[in-house]
Amino acid sequence: MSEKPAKLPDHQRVYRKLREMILFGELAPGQPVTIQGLVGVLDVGMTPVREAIRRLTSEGALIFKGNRRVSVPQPDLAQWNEIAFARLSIEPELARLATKNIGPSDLERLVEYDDQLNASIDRGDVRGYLENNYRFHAYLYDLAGTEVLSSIANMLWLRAGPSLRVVLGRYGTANLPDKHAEAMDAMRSGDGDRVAAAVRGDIEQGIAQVRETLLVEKI
Amino acid sequence: MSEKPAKLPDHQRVYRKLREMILFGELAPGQPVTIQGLVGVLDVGMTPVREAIRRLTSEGALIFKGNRRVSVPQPDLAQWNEIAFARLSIEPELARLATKNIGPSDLERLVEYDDQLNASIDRGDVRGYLENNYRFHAYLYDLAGTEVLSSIANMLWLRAGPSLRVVLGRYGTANLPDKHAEAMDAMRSGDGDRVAAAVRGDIEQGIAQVRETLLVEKI
DNA sequence: AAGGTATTTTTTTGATCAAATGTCGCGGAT
DNA sequence: ATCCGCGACATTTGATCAAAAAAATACCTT
Repeated sequence: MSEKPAKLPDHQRVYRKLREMILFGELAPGQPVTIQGLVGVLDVGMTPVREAIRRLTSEGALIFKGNRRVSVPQPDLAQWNEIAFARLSIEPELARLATKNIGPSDLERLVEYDDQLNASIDRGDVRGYLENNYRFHAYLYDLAGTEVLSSIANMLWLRAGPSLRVVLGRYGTANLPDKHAEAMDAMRSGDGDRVAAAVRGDIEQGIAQVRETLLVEKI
Repeated sequence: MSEKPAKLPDHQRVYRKLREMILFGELAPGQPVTIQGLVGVLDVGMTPVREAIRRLTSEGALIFKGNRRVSVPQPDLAQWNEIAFARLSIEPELARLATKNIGPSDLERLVEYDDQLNASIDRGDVRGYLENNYRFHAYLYDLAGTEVLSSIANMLWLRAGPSLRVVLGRYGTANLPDKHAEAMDAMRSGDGDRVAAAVRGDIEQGIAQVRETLLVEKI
């Protein structure tokens, strides 16, 4: 009880932990999630676990499977298109709004995330790629200072994460044209529209990759 | 214990109950919500109440106030504009998608809701207006068969509900041009674009009403 | 007699509660 | 105005009960 200066309620810790597990593919689509299983793994009572699961469920990161079981959802093509539509409606706008709030230190931070992202790609490290890609976008959207839109975007990332993980894990992180560089270039000139466009391109790229896979098989 | 054929877990019952209370203005913006208070009112243990509150919180229908207290949020103008942007991005599209799935019995149902809505207006019954307006939209969006987009729309309604309630409660339900009639007319001819446009107009109307109030004062 | 199906038993998991614990805020005393 | 203690409330746990899945057993059909 000495290495944790931050005192956070258990249910929040569990929520964040689970959230990351989903976001970065530690839980595969279709995989069942049980309360008592997590109680064993995370070493907390069941109430905090219950709450975390409930919360994730209401965010669409988990779904009720049949009669009281929850699992990581497995979007089909139609659902993936919904996610795509929503993301493309919200995220470029977030990027545009964020642009005017980007300070030098923020840009530095974004560059750092992007560097780590590229390092992950070179290493073929899918988890690292997903993590840094998420950080990049999350940090940017956060700068928009828009609570409502950001929470929607976060929800959508939770839904998109597992599928992305599967596809990238299979086909590797290579051949991903780097739209982040373009976005950051536009940030430097404060051109919100261009930032939005770059982000849109970035998103479309990931979406297309999953979509092509879904056209052929269930993942 | 015989008049309840449906056996629903407590936490879901509580969730729905609370949800309705927020959606239809039984809880005013800014009003604090305590676990133990609800335990007394709803006659259940605190675990189900906790979960319901947690769920609503993650949907933005409630917010953490200060240090561990939750209350009904009170959007300022900036947040209201976010809600507006998101709703206008999502809901017309939902309406468009729904159009091709509307059968005769569905249309009948929508007409019924709209009739009750108009009756509520004539009666000056704000709660009834909100309830039937919600039913109308929810039923329509449900026909789109799009789980992801519908859940976002629901989230947004939860955020918009309390503010709408305040404004309508103050200025009455009069002078609301009926965009529903136009929407239903378009449905009959199967014109998705026109349905979408009508719904957009309907939403814009409600949004504007709140926005004008927020320009002047905090509600 | 073998295979598969129905039935029961066992085990796993979820739902709820009541009590123990800790924390924060408020109000009175200095 | 500041400090301290009281009370209200949130948080967490562990126990208990209920429900469902999984496993084991028995039964029937061919």
